[in-house]
Amino acid sequence: MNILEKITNELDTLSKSERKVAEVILASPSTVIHSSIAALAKQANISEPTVNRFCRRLDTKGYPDFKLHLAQSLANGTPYVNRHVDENDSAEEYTSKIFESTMASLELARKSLDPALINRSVDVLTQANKISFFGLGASAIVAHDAQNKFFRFNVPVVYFDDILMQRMSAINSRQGDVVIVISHTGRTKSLVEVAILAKENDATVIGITTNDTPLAKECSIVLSVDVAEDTDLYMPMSSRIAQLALIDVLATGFTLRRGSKFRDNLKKVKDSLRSSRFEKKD
Amino acid sequence: MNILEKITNELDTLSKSERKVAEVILASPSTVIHSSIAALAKQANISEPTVNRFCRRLDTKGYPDFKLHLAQSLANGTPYVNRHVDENDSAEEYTSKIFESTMASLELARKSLDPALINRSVDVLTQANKISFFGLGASAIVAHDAQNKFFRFNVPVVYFDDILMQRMSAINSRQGDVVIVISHTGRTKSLVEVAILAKENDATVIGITTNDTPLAKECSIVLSVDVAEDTDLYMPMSSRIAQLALIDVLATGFTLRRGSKFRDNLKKVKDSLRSSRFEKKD
DNA sequence: TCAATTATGAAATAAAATTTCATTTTTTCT
DNA sequence: AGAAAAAATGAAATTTTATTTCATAATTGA
Repeated sequence: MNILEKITNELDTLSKSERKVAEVILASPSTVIHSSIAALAKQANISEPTVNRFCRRLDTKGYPDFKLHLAQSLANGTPYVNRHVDENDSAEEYTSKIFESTMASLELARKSLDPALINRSVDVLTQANKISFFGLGASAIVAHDAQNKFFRFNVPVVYFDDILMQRMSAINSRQGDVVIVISHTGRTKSLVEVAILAKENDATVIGITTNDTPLAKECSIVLSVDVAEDTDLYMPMSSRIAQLALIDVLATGFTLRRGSKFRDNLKKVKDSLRSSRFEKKD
Repeated sequence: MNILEKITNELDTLSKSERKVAEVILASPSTVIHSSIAALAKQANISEPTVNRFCRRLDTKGYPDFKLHLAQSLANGTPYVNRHVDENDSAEEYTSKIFESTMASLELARKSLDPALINRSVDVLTQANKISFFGLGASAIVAHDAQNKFFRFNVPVVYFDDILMQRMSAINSRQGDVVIVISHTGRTKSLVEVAILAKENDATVIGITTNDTPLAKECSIVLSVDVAEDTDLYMPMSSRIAQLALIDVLATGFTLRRGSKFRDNLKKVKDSLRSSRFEKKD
């Protein structure tokens, strides 16, 4: 817990002298982390042992330990908490808020992912005869990106952001094919139907979606990507970024599974782009 | 700056004994913040003054001050250091590494963005007659996503990931049009040409790219998105995510500039999707 | 009011960090 | 290669900082 909050909370359980210490600290915590116990005592007009007792009352081992806690509380100056953009925010403010929210979502997403399921997904993908990525709206972009990545691996991979094409493709799928269905809400009817069709045709269906949704129920493997509640207000924002990070994870898992020779091949794909670029002069 | 990164960076400027200290710290930073200088010296099999010199070389005032810095670096839960994925990483390990790298890149990108330029870009966008987003490869996805967002604002917006379409569109642009060109490297020849064409036809060209690149030189406004060097190894990863976050920022700036009535309209767009979804039973 | 409890600080002690300086190791130059 | 110079290192001394002890003062409750 943040020690500054703790000080505030326990303010009334403290003795008179200890409270003086607390006040000095709260007034300027950043000064305190660079002060010795003697300096702080003098500042608060009390003795050094009192400072020490104050520290122990806050469940720290002593003054140096207290300073450590204090330093940590201050480090979280910008905690990656979801902060709402406000009507009157400056460019700097809303920029910071959006980046921080995005980072917070990534943190959350990472925690919600089950490595065992990622492992199984990578298994399935490396053995696939054909890989299809389906998404609509913002998730279409994720599917598109996934195709862009997996295409480099020299495996048959398609992506569709069109309902009819998705349906046709799903109907034509067979054992050994992997269909990855992407939807944050997991409630888009036509995508759920596509998942069902693919499953009926013996494809392995991996869902990049939220747990316990209609879509999740139809998938062989569900890679659940939780993101903070309040970010995607009018437009999908954090969710698609977390999904993209997951695509990176799957692609990385894929290359690792395929071994080092395979990675040489990737380098070739990358090098093949060189002539289309202006040289970098270092 | 994160002191753990700093240690990693300066590892080769350190002496042999100092490096031993560094290794012990990097191996278990959370242990170190509770160790005395004597304990750490013993752990690293070197003398106390060496630890002290190590601390000073990292521009801290001494060991206690160093510990303070270390504590702050650790405060953010996970040190957002760029960690390379390793051949033998488990699914859990590479997942963590990728998410952390992505977060680190977002942090970096945020710092590299100039709010004044964002503000100007939003200005220009809100007054645009037509907005075009151009990108190729991984940046095409970003352009696609941008279209998906700006389309909701009921402004004429197009996106092209095809060189010829981009050229034709650029040639047809005129005063009052805004062309957003997206390229991480800023060295893709055909995109640079498109930027030149658009500029010659009096469009305002906003570049989402790296500073001091051929593309950047041709843009009216450069939104420079720095990301960590070593993440995008064989495929674009962090760069495109940072770009997407920037698109979110621009879109948010746009809606804020347009006022609250405008945001009601966004809600309508969102609500219009409802019938295509399965109901959420709360 | 006065014993009991609690709070406080002076001084002593202990712990930790830093400095000094002699020794060792490494580098540079001939 | 070998000597001189420079840099690195650690033992010991010193200084700084934190903690404990204990006597005194303030506060509380009957």
